[in-house]
Amino acid sequence: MPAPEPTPSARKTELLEAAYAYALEHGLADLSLRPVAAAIGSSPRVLMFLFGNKDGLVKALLARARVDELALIEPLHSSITGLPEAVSHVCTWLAAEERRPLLRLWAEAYARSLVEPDGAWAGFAESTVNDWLGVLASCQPERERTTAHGLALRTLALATLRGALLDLLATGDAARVTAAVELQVAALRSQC
Amino acid sequence: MPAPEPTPSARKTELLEAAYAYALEHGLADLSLRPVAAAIGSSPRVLMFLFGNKDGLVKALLARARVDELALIEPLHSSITGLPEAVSHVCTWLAAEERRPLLRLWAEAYARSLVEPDGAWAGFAESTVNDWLGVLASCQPERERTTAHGLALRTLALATLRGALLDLLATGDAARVTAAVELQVAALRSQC
DNA sequence: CTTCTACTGAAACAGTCGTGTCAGTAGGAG
DNA sequence: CTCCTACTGACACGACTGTTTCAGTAGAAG
Repeated sequence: MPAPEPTPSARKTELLEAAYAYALEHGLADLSLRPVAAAIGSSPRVLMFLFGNKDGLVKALLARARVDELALIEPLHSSITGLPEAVSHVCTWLAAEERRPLLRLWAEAYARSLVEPDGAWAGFAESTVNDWLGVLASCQPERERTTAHGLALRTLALATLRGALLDLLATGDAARVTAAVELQVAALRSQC
Repeated sequence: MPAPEPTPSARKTELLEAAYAYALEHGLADLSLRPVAAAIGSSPRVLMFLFGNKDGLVKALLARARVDELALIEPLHSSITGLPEAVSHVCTWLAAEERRPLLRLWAEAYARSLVEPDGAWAGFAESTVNDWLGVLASCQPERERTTAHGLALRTLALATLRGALLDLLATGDAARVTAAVELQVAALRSQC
C-alpha cells in the first residue's frame, strides 16, 4: 500500500493550495518552511505534521503543479488531430501572460531535477518529457505513432515548444517566438 | 572605472578554475563557501578576500562558464554558412557526453535567472538568448539577417536547439534527439 | 461525561549559512 | 633591515535552516 493519503484531508489541501500560490511567485529553489508558513497563515510545525518533512511539501507542490499542467493540456488529447495543430495550439497556450508563473516554476523544477537527481525533484524532467511525448503521440495519425519517423517528429515538436518556452520566459517577446513556432507549424504541415 | 580586476591575479584564476570544476559536478544552486573551499583546498576566508562575497564568486563562475560556451561556438562565427548547417553542427556539439556538465550548469543558471532576476544570476537568460541569436544571425545569408522572416528563422533554430538540449539532459537519448534535429535541418534547408 | 483524532503554539535543538575581526606569514621592493 | 602587498588561519557573530519535544485545544464519537 504505497498510498499515504487516500483522502488528503481538507486542511491539508487548503494549505497546499495556499503554499502553491506562494511557490508560484517566490519559486521553489530557496523555499523554506518559516517564510511560507508565515505567508499562508500557518506554522512550520503544522507543515511538518501534514507533509512529514520539507521534501514532502516540495513533492506535494510539484505534484500540484503537474495537476495544473496536465489539466490544461488535456483538451489536446481529445479534440486536436495532427501534430501541427497541436503545436500551434500549445504555443498560444504557452504565450499567455497568466501562465508565466506556472511555466517559470516548471523550468525551475526541470533544471533542478537535472542537477539533483535524488530527493524531491527526482525524475521530474524525465517524466515531463514522457508526459508530453505521450500527448503529442496521441495527436498523430495512427500510422505515424509507431514509426521511428513519427517519434522523431514529435520529439522535434516538443523540442520546439520547449525552446520557445525558454525564449519566452527570458525575453517575453511573444510576437517573435510565436512567429518562429508558426514557421515550424508550416514546415510540419508540408513535410509530414 | 568599472574594472575591478584588470589582471585577475594568478592565485585568483587558479582558485576560480578549481571552483569551476567543483561547480560543474555539484551545481550552483546550493553552492556554499565552506564545502567548495574545502574541496579546492582553500578556505571561506580566502574566497571572500578574492571575490568580495558569495555573489562575486557566483558571478565569476557564471562568467567562466560563459567563456567556455563562447569559445566552443566561436567556430560557427567564421566557418559555417547557412542556418541549417549551423543547427546541425551545434546539435552534434550538444550531444557529446563530455559537454553534459557544462550544459547542466547552463540550464541551472538559466532557470535560476528566470526566477530570481536580481543578484548574481541577473540577466543570464536574456543575455544568452541574445548571444546565440547573434551567432545564428551571423550564419545566415545577408539578405536574411535583417528581415522579419530571418529573425523568425533563427529564433526557431535556437528554440529547437534549446528544446533538444533539455530533452537530451533529461533522457540522454541522443539518437532520438539527433534524429529530430536533423528533421529540422532538412526542413530549414527546403523552406528557406 | 470521557475518549479519540486532527490539528496547533511555543520553544528549543543542532547545524549551516554568509560575513567580519584580528592576527598573522611569505615574498619582493626600497 | 624595513615596508608593502598578497594572501591565509582561527574563530566568533548573528541569522536562518529543518526538525523535535512538550504541551496543549477543538470537535466529533461513544
